[in-house]
This record gives sequence, structure tokens and C-alpha cells, in this order.
Amino acid sequence: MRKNIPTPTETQILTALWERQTATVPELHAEICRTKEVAYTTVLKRVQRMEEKGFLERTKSTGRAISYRALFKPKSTRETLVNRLITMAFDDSPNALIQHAIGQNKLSQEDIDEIRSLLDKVENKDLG
Amino acid sequence: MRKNIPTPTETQILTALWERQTATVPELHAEICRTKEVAYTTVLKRVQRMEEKGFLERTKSTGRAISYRALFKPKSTRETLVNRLITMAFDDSPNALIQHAIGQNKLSQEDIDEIRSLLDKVENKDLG
DNA sequence: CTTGAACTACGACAGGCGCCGTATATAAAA
DNA sequence: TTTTATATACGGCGCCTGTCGTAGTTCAAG
Repeated sequence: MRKNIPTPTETQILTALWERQTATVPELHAEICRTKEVAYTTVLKRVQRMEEKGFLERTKSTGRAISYRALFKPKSTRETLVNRLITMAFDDSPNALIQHAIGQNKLSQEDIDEIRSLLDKVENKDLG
Repeated sequence: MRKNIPTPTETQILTALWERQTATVPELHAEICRTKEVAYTTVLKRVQRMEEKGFLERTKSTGRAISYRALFKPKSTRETLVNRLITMAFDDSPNALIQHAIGQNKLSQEDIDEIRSLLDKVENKDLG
């Protein structure tokens, strides 16, 4: 059994796949280059290694290119990542992470409203 | 210029140092073993490499053991880490990360209240 | 001074990551 | 069918991480 914790770059690929359900390497390469210039073969290699590790799966595609699909669910993967960050950098306090994230002042009014209503929901669940 | 992004284990050491301001390797080893059993020399090595990289600094200590101090500030380090996570796993949306963290239902009532008042503060700052 | 416990220094090693260049295959275009 | 653009496969390199064993140092206790 391996770790199953994706590296940052692997996570980036997973995220791109979650958005599109399925994607070819050229598509992924384009997506990733929006953030950072990187050789096509670099992305290809990452994808291939991720397939070997069981992170991705090939799906039959129409054209010549191979389509891949993520075998990890966004929710659980994000959970793992977030929890590790909380453990390592925030003294095991989810609250500390949230406070920090809010404190960076990058939220729109809509974001804030959304967070408030989620808080309400969570609160009520506790009572029920 | 290097990356300056600490790995998870390095972050763990930094966190331990932030709590205590300064610590010796034996102390760090004890602290880390609370989470995971690891050889003393493993921690020592990590600390030494972190010193080489300029993450830590020696401070004169009273006894025979060497004391170390973190050269990275908690706030900026956490910021880097959180931002990377948001970029890689949450489609660049701080809100998505926060929602996810809250959704894990690990918050006490006090935590929730704290978050609410921080939201208020942030909101007012926006208006000002 | 000698000894032993506590620390540190040093070196090693497998495995993984990120990165890419160079083949090779394949399908669409000419 | 030959050419050409597009994809994939393969192999390699440097670096770093996590992990540890062993050897050396130092300080305090006898």
C-alpha cells in the first residue's frame, strides 16, 4: 500500500480532470500552461506515472489521443490534503486554518455570505 | 534562490519551533514522536538539512544540546502553503477551501462564533 | 581521570519528483 | 500512397526526501 497522497503537481492534474471529467494529455498540457510554462512531455510523463500508480485510468476516446479520468474523488482527496496541512502547519486546528484563509482578505461579499449560511447549516446539524 | 516552500515534515518541525520559539533536537524528536514514531537521527538529519537551507538557525543554548530557531515566520509560511493548496486543489478559489474545511464538521461552537466575528471584521474592512 | 549517557556529525541509500530530449506510431492531408 | 502534424513511448538526469546506522564528541557523575 502506498501513500495515495498526490503531490502538488499531481493534484493540479487531478483538479483539471475533475473539471472536465475526462481529458487528453494535450488538453491537460494546455490547462497547466495557463499557470506555468512546461514542456508537453513533462505533463505526459506525469500523467503516465499517475496511471501506473493507479491515480488515473484510460478511457476509450474517439480520436487518436488517449483520454484519462481521475480515479480519486475530489472530496476525499481534498480532505486528505486539507487535513495534512492542518496537522503539519496549523497545530491540528481546523479553525486556525479557516481563520487564516479568511484573514487573507480575498473573499468577495458573495463568498462571505455563502460562508455564513454554511456556518448556519453546520450549527443546526450539531443541534439535531 | 530556492523555493522556500517547506515539505510537510519540514513544516511539522517549523510548527513545533513556532510553539516554543526555540528547541533542541531531542525536544523536537519527542514532539514529533507524539504523532509518528521515527528515529532520533531522522529528525536530527532533517533539522541539519533545514539549517543548511536557511530554514533554521542555531541559538546559543545553556547545556550541551544545540537549540534551533525558525527563520520563517508562521504567517507567511502558512500563507504560502495555503495559497499553493488553493491553486492546486481548489481551482484558485479561497472560498472553496474554506467551505470544504467548514464542511468537515470539526468545529466547536466557539470556533464557529470566532469565524463569524472574523467575517464581520473582514466585511467592515472592505467597506472602509 | 575514567566512564557512560546523551548528543551530534557523517555518510549512505532507495525511491520519487520534476524536467526534458529523442524516438516511434498514427492518423489526417495532399 | 507519401508526407506531415500530432501523440505517445521510452529513457535519462539531477536533485531532494525520508530514513537510518555508525562513528565521534562532550559533559557530568563517579
